[in-house]
Amino acid sequence: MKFSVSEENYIKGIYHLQQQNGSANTNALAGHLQTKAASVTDMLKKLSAKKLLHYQPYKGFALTEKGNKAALIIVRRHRLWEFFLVEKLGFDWDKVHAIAEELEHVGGDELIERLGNYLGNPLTDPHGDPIPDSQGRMPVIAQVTLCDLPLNKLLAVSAVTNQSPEMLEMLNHYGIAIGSRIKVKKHFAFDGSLEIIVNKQACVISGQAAKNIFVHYAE
Amino acid sequence: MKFSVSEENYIKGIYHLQQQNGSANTNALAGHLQTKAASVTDMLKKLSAKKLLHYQPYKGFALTEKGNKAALIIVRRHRLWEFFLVEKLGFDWDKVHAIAEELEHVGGDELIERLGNYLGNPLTDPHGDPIPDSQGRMPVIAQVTLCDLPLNKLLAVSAVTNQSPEMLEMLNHYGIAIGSRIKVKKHFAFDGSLEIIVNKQACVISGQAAKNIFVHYAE
DNA sequence: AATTATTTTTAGATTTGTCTAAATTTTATT
DNA sequence: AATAAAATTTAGACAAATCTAAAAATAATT
Repeated sequence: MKFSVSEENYIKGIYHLQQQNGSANTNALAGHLQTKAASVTDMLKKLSAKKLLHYQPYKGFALTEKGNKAALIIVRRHRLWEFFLVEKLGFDWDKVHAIAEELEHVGGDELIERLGNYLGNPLTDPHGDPIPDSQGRMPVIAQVTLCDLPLNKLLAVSAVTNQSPEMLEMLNHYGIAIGSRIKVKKHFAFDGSLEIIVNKQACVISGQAAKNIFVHYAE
Repeated sequence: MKFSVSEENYIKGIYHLQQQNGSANTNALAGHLQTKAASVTDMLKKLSAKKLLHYQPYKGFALTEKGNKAALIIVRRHRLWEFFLVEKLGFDWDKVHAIAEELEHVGGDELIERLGNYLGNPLTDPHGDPIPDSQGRMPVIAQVTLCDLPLNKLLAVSAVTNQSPEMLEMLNHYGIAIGSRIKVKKHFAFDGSLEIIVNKQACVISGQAAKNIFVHYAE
């Protein structure tokens, strides 16, 4: 089934809110999509009529099986294009979101299948987020945060969940990106902050920041 | 200046009609864009207000300098994406038009500059059509048709101007594509038809078809 | 439990791009 | 030159997606 650009944006927005908070609501979705609550309600009715949403006025809504599948396909398109923009065109990984947001609505299945093959069907995008396969299945990737791991082992950053401008600015300042090599030198039990080594430089990051930095063993 | 998808399609449509026939008119443009004459008139007013068109009601219209520049930038985006789809994703050259039609409206200048560099800033697209540079300048490519060249020289197809489904079907049947090697064996003065060798097979094509097949010396 | 505050939905207007049908202008033909 | 034909434009309607302002339902507070 083929959806409008607007419908796809709502489907994806609902999906992300459900992932983040367990559920979505009208106001949060309006905030996420930079639109107004009334517009959201209109679209909820449309998506509900297309069986993409379970929706009961005033009570709430959630993606149906069909809606979830549709969302995963859109997420796949978005992340493959992000991969392309970074790996092939050389964009910085923190500047590709807006462009991928447009590219994700273009063309049909054949384009995305060919793009996936061309890129080697990567499992994660440049932010470290997993890329669903053509059936909408998410690859299972062990996600462990910096906090959870033993000291002095060589780790590589695989994902950053909080992608607020503030967070990205901080990461940029310390030179932390996907693939960066990190060693945890010390763990302060008092506030959860960590002393780490990145790019051969020692620095301290808060427990709050560390919770959003996912890593895997490197080398 | 940033234009809507619809505006860009009209600008490009006018450009192509002007190239093909020397000028464009309301009905022809409606046909070209698969829309109605009334819709065309509406858009002409909008483009005229944006100084992209010289437009006098009932008398006619033509792109301004500014409109022409805008058209060439859109043509550049279209043809670079076509090149990408064929060279990198392995699409057949006669199947990429519709997808490029969507991709050409995505993103801003940086995306296209990076795409161009990534592709090696090619001078022609997979149909052999020239690709304007980032300033909208068309590369000058010697365009000679099959009819104009001496017998028994090895030629390579560089472009096909008539891209109707019928023409493409015929080319496909004979196995003629951009880059195909051709030798002209005989030129019948009576009706302009040509006996040629393609893919080691002799065949005869009409003078009408030959006029739309551009070639350059090969090897 | 009653009242206030928040969230969500409805009703009606707006914008962009499109359409049909009728009116107007230009072009062609007798 | 008058009339018919073709091309173009206007007027008004429509669909998708949005908005504001007001109404309705739910949740929170006293």
